[in-house]
Amino acid sequence: MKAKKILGDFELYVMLAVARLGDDAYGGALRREIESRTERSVAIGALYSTLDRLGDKGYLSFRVEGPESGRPGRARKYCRLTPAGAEALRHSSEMLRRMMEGVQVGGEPLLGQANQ
Amino acid sequence: MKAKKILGDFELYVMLAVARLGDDAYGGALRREIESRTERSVAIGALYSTLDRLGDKGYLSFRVEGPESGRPGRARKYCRLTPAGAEALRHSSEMLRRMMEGVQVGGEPLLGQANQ
DNA sequence: AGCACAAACTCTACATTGCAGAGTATACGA
DNA sequence: TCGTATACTCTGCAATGTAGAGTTTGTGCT
Repeated sequence: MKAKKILGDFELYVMLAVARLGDDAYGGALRREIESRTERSVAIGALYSTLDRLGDKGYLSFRVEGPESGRPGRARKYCRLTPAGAEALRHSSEMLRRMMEGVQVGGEPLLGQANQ
Repeated sequence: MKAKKILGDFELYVMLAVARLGDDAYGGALRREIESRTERSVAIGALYSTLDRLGDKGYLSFRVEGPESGRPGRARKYCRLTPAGAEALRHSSEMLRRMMEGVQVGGEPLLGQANQ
């Protein structure tokens, strides 16, 4: 069994948020994105240490950009998916889709009828 | 932010496999199910310690059933979702669906066109 | 009965990932 | 220059995931 590494649950959330936000993906925005879409609270430390780890794995790259407009505060560290990151994200999502596909819980399909 | 706890990645895989296998969900079958659907190898210890932890959280219940047919070996420990487990599974899946919905990676939608 | 074999679970140790919050840096505006 | 807002860093610890050797228990053969 070959066993490509699979993203942890929070790592996956972060990668998805980065993919969705595109050029606006930096700490605070990622946090708000995850908190608003899910009912999950995002600890500040969890977020940044996960970003670092994803960077170490080569899944994310960063560019630091000083306060552009009249915004207060220090520079933002924007991030984006690397090709390896995009691949890892696709792979994790696909494995998950395969596992969820057709599963029923208490007679109800787990995913909406549109999904498989 | 309320923050219901979310299942870890491997926990989610196990719960999904239990839901799918229904009355045939025991260690070996779960392992084969996960390994065959994904390309992820499942360590024996990972599986059983995860099952235990899910039991501790009240998400799974167990029944031990001695070798029924002419099968060799010791008794199997079958497991099934409790109501709390079913709820946790639905919740984790739904949060994931919300995060994945509409996300594009490299111009391609992450999920097939049928999905959202 | 005694033994090899197979299936299945248990146990222990450790690695990775996630959580929490205090701390530091930097910029704006009064 | 001081208070406030934004944003990232750091450190310690908790939870989850990995790995594989070990034990239990039944079958079937001799």
